[in-house]
Amino acid sequence: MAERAHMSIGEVLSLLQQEFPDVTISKIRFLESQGLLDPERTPSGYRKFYEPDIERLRWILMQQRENFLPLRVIKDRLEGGPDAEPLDLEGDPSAVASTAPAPEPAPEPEPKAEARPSRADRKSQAPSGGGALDSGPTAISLTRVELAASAGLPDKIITELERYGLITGRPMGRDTLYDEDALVVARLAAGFFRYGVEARHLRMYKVAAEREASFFEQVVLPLVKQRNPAARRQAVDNLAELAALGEGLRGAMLRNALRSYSL
Amino acid sequence: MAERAHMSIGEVLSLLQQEFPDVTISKIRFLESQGLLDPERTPSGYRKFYEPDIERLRWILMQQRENFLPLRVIKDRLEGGPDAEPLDLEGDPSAVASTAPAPEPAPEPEPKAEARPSRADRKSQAPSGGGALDSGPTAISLTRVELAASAGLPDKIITELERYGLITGRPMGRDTLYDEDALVVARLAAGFFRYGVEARHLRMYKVAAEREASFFEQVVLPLVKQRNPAARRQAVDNLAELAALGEGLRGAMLRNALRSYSL
DNA sequence: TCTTCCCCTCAACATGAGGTTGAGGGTGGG
DNA sequence: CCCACCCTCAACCTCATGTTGAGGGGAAGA
Repeated sequence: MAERAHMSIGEVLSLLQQEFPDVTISKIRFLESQGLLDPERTPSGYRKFYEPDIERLRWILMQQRENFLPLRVIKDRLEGGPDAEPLDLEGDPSAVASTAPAPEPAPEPEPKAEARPSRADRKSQAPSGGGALDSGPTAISLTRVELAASAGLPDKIITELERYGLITGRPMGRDTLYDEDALVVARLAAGFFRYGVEARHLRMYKVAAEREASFFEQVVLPLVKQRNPAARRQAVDNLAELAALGEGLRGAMLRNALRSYSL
Repeated sequence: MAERAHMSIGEVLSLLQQEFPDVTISKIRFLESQGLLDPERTPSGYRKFYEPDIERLRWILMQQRENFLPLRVIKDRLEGGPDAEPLDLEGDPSAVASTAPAPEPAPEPEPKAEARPSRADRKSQAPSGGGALDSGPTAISLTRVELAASAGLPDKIITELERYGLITGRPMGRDTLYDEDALVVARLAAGFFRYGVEARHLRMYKVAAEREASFFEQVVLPLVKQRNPAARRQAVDNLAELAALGEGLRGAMLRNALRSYSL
């Protein structure tokens, strides 16, 4: 008895239904009618799906779900391989003045304010180690004015950043002190500002980080629950690794997403 | 008459019509009705479009034309949408990921004001897949089985990852081929799995990256608009820098968020 | 002012993508 | 030979994405 290597449409359905809950028989047939599939047939007309057909179907469903591609486009991509860029012949006669700054490799913002406590020599560049999680929170502390100066940003902007919760100072005595991370954030923000980005746009990073952090926390929760110090150290280590993994994943996903924007 | 900085809907129309021949007044109004735009109004109710509104509109039209995104999705990406996905015990997905080497963090104690490094030259070394946005069409391609083997994961898991859109292959001939990023992602995912994380939990990275990418794309849009190659290269460079800044910011925010979990 | 565009809203209509449903009828294995 | 499964085909449905038109107000030059 020859291993029947193909499946009926109903079998395909139940195979894929977990992965794609909204697939139906009629949808599969519809996809064929649109030329996206072309399964063999038995003499009596039943569709025979082999592995490649199933892969193809899976891919189609995925493009629909993940990339929202219209069937027409999916079909083109299945046939014509990589995109055949449709050329557009258009002039661009009007050089529109854009507000966006088109930043050059801008010169580093000059560090005004010499009067800065340059204590705290640092090193913290654990490459993809994900930034020392365990380093004391306050290797350095700066007043608001010092922070502004070190970041090369006007005081007002610092206030903005604080308003959106991107940096947080601790009130100490009569002024507020900021730690190293605040400085890091301020400088990074300065980088963004050169592109015309505003503080409020950066809030997404905070929200995202909070979610990511609480996700990580769930993961290491079992360790944290044991109160013993070894487990605790282990938890910190794990968090560092998770952070690094997350960094890598974010990078890969970001590259992928940017690539699809036809650059 | 004080330099009117805004345009009427009709002026916007004629501005964009070359670039997007099928834009119409009613379409613009429709986009507003769907919440994708929200121009100011004059006291008498006329819409006032400023430069950012126009950029936003342009971006929307581009996403429609180039990436076929539904308006709902465009809207979500513009504003950090509700990417639902009920969680069972994990934090709700949607985080931007990346712990960063914090580019240039140090409060440099010296006077050497030099141009900043602009972009790290990391090659993809470990699973921590670093940067190259402009690296050509992926140098490697693996079959599904090879991918599984290289990542040290069962084939089934690859399917899972694919199911959540974390990796994507292209069907070629009888099997599907995967690029280098797929391998990177698979390895990183393997790292997560060791902590008991499941594929579906990683979806948040994808969603977040898409949002971040579309944010970056808007920032760089003025450059992309000019069709000339120098501007294009500049755009790619800028994207790389933005990605690096984002990485740093994600790292800083993540550290901060984790610290608050009293570790 | 008057005239002529341009703009506003709101509701009804249009169109196409992406399927679904049902009638009517074969297929096949227990 | 029965019942679950499969087939086709046409009609129908829903949703996204706009379009059109009626009815009416604002802006600006002659």
